[in-house]
Amino acid sequence: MNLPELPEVETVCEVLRQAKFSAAVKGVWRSDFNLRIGKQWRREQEGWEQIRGRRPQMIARRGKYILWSFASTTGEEALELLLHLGMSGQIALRRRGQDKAKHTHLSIDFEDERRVDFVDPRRFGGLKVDSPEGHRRRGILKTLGPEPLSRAFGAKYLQDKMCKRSRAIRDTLLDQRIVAGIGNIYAVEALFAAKVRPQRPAQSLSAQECELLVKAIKAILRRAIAKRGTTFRDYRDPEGSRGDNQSQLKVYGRGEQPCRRCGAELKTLVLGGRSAVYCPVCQL
DNA sequence: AGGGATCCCTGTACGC
DNA sequence: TGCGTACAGGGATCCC
Repeated sequence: MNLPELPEVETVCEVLRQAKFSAAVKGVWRSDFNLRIGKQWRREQEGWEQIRGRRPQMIARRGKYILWSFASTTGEEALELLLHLGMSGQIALRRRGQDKAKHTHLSIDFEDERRVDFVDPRRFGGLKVDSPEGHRRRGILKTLGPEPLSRAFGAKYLQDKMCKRSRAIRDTLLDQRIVAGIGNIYAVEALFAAKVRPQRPAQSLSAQECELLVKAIKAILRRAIAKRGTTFRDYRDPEGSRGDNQSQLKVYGRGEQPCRRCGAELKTLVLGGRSAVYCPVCQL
């Protein structure tokens, strides 16, 4: 279990940026395994050869997706590598010739002897190459909701989205069409901070609760980014370093333990097949 | 359009 | 020790 959410993906991007890749791509290797299946990813099998000879440029994040652009040296349109870490995906910085870890699915060799590997045991991750325009116009990215740290994600927006929904608030926070980048860890942590129970129907939240929840989400994500992500079990950044945010977790993974705010026993419940932990006293 | 179920996949934990 | 099994969980897709 790796559980990369927005702060972890942002940290991965930041480490890749700091690594300052600029040498051209010498070669690309792709495993024979399918990663994420679906219409949106169908063209994934193609395009890897087109990366060869190109120079790596900007690295961006959108929700839990990583976007890495590769410029042509002969004037063609830029190509963009779209990458999702899924449940168990990791990026690893290596040197050319270094052994590939088990479950490596993509390996990019650069002219400066460095190599970037994508490793994903469970294969819930996804890889695709397309033009930047293609990624934004055709599927995947265009269905994503606003970035939770952007101004577009405010109390009014959340309230507007929640007021017609009967689903549990925790599940709506996991819906990437509503807001992009939140997973189970930060959803339950934000709900604890906002004092809202995860099973509450989304439409039952008051305007004040929506405001508290938005503020909690932003604060929790910002802190987690500053701490370079949460290493609950396996998460590592591309250099193999752990995150430091796990000490900040108040409820995730703490079911049946005492609430850090009031001492009551935290409860675990299962919503839509995914566990949610909350404090029956602090959260209404 | 919203919501629920289903499927994808392997490492880990646990019972016997 | 080794084997079988339940479980975890993001997101695409399908169906109502």
